[in-house]
Amino acid sequence: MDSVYSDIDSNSCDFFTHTDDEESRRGPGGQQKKTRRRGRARSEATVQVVRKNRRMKANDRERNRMHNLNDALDALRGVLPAFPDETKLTKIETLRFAHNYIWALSETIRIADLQAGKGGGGGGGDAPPPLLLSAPSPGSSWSSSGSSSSSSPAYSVSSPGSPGAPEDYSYPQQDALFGYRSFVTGIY
DNA sequence: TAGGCCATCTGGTCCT
DNA sequence: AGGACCAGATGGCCTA
Repeated sequence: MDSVYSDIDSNSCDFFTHTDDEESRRGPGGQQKKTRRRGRARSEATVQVVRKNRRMKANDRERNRMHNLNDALDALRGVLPAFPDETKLTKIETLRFAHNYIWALSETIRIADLQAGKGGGGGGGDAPPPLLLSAPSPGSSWSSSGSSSSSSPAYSVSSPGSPGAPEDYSYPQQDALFGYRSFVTGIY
């Protein structure tokens, strides 16, 4: 545990001010003495510099990697329905919302297929499929235990075949929010 | 002020 | 060997 701090003290604190001093100190050409080069004999300072450079490069890559991840998350936010309050979804909210949203869309398709097969151009066949944006119903239990890797979300939803309330098919009214974000993302 | 969210650093592990 | 990925730690910022 303490290794982190000892390393930070000795290394990372001067990460931002590090200017390869040790390397430049050697002067251009690095021709000091005619020391015989014994294979892989590196001075302590050189080892430190190499280690620092490697760390800095790794930090840079890690930063870029996280930026890419955030860009992808932003792109995902872009294709998800906007929230009424226009506040940016957090990372976990975005992922859960996307999960619910995909599930709701697939349910919509499934129901539409069901109705198309059943009606066959009959009376109610022209009704558009319901917009199931509110996948997890407020009363449903959302399990955040991560056991949602099954084919459907872990929470129990009101049966798509017999929707409980008409508001299940539309955006909830803002004043009716007990928390629209939590409602949609499943975070309570 | 506590708690949530986030960015960053860091060391370890796995992969190419 | 070097890069990608991951998880833990830490500090900053913001909000209730």
